[in-house]
Amino acid sequence: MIKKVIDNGKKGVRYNLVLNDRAQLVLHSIIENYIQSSEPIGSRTLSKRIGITLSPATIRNIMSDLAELGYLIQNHTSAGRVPTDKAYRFYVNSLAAPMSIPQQIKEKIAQVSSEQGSHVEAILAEAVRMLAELTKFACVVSTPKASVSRLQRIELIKISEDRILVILVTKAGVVRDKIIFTKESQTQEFLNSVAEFLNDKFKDHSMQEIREEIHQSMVDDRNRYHDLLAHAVRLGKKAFELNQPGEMLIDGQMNLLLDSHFHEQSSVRLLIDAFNQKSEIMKILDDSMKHKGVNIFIGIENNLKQLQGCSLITASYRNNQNVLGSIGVVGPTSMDYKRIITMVDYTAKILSKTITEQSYD
Amino acid sequence: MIKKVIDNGKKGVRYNLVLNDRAQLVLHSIIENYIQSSEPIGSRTLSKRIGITLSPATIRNIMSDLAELGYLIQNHTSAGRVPTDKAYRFYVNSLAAPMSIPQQIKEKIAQVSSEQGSHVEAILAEAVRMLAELTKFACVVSTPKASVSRLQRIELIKISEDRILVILVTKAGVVRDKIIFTKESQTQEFLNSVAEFLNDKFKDHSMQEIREEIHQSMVDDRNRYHDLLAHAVRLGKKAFELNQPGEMLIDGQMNLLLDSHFHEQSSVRLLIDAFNQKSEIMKILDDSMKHKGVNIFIGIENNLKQLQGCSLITASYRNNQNVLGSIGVVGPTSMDYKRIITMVDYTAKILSKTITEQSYD
DNA sequence: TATTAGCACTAACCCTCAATGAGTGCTAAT
DNA sequence: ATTAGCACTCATTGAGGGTTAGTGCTAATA
Repeated sequence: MIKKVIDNGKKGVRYNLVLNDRAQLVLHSIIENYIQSSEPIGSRTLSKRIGITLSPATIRNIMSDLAELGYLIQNHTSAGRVPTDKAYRFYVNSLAAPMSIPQQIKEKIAQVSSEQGSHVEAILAEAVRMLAELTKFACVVSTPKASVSRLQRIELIKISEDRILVILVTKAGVVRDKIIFTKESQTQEFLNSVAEFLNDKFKDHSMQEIREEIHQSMVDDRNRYHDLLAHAVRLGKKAFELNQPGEMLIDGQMNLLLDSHFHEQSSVRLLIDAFNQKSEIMKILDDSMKHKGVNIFIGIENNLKQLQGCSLITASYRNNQNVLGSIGVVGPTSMDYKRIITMVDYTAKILSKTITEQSYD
Repeated sequence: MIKKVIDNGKKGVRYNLVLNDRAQLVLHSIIENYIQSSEPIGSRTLSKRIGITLSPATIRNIMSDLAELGYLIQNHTSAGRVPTDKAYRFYVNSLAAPMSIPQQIKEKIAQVSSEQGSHVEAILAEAVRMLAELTKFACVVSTPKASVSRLQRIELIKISEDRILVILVTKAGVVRDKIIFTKESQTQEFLNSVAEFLNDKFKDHSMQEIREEIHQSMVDDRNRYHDLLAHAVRLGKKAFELNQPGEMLIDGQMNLLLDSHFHEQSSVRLLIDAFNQKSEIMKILDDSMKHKGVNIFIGIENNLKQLQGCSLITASYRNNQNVLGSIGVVGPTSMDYKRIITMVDYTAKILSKTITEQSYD
């Protein structure tokens, strides 16, 4: 019995003690049942379903203890007990090996890499879409940030007297374009020379480096008197200036609205708003890029308020060189963690593989 | 009374006769009330609310006739009558002048064009997002098809021994990129010459024309012996080959799910699926590009089954040269047509203006 | 002849009430 | 330490009844 264990300690620390095996088993069963059915299980049913023989009354005692320890919560006196975020955390921590993936799912995920000659964003869009379809939850993926990536090539295209279209291709396979304005009109030929110059000088440098080098050149007075150089530096500054914020792709928001867990609550609106704002969720994805493997945020563990009713599972993807971004699933805290974790993990791996193959290195 | 009118005709044609003024007024009132409140109106209430003095009994008679003519339908014996698609069609047709737009809304829509140096897809994304926010329904917009647009510039970028990144910039301001494969490896310098050649030859030609000219060149034997030319033609063929299908941007699908009209019905899922498939809705948008002004599809008038519970309002946008695409709103058949039509119309106009200004001509 | 008043009828809606059932908590027996 | 037994709680369900907004029909009326 847990009580025994608890009562051994001093009052101040009693709640930190570890659950004994039997209590763990009961908690485990309760959680798995709830994940499956979304309905609280009663002591009687559980007593029948659980492996070892335990009378309902005993189970009630254990459940009562678990509730006291913060693993279960009761909405109404006469209602069954439901796992708390703490319980899910316990559950997730106790999951040792990731579940093996059904061949069928493997094949489906493998489709992401099937289409030849797609560029990164297309691959990501495919991946996030597929993950949403498989999990039936909302999925997000952050696209590679330009700044960490290295330059493959820059092109300058004159589109009117005062506008130039800049196209940046990074080694990671991301194509970004934007328009910059100039005071003086330049010929396309001249722009070609400038682009050639920038390509020679900066190919394989990271965007961050390039910005610094350009900044250096600008302070350097000598360049002023060299026409091409001066222009190149000036245009280059503008071209590389905007730290393109990195995008985020979302799919399957609908799934949340159709999900019974969210259907009734008004919190979905907030959640949707959070998705639409993007920036906050981007931050979380960025953060989770720093950690290896799968990240799991359960309920209140999420720093973002709107996400505190959900769980978020993320994993980062990479090419040979860098960690590029991360992909994640947002679902109810009562999601099937085993399944979702496995899927996110596997998808991220396939994504890394595909993108590495398609990288321009 | 309608009956009078009806009874004048032969049995076979009686239902085609026009409603008299009073019946039209009643129908109009019923529809406007229903659009506002989403609740059927009773004869008593209507009698009080309607301009002219008519007793509830008279109104009941008229309503009964309108029901017989297919303008109203009764779900239950004791329930009020609800307008049919036919009624909305009548209503929309009777709307003469578009409603004037509140200054506030005008300003909001004008924001679409505010950001300098965005390219077309960004502008469209902005527009569809804003329209969804204003209407609180789902909005779609089709991006310009590359094929009708004329070439501004093509770039070829070597990204590995056997892959070339093709970037096409059209006069309409659309940037498209794709990867093509080659058997023989080429230097970037050579690709530059090829690109320059293609730019010289094809700038300002439409994609359609270019494809035809390339096809012509390939049949023409002479080119075989000219190395650059031969390569240019071969690469050009691949580069211009894929008729990039034109994308569709969607926003505000959520609004439909949150809308009370759809909330209960399972038909939303089908609708969402239709949005996800895109292709069918693209067809409709493409079709509606052919017609000038605002297109209105009410309920069963939609060819697409999944849309038959909704109404679709579209309008095309263009630059100086061509009609480029169309933007639309999907909402319940009981939407506020006056408002939505005006907004779609106005947004399309602003879109045309903005895109024309930003075109590269 | 067109309109209206009056009345019967319907069905949704809302409220209450009682029965049911799944669940807990507690205490005493094993 | 475990279990059996019992009292208690509360959500859910379904039946009954009153209320209300609506229709349809018929006869009176202008």
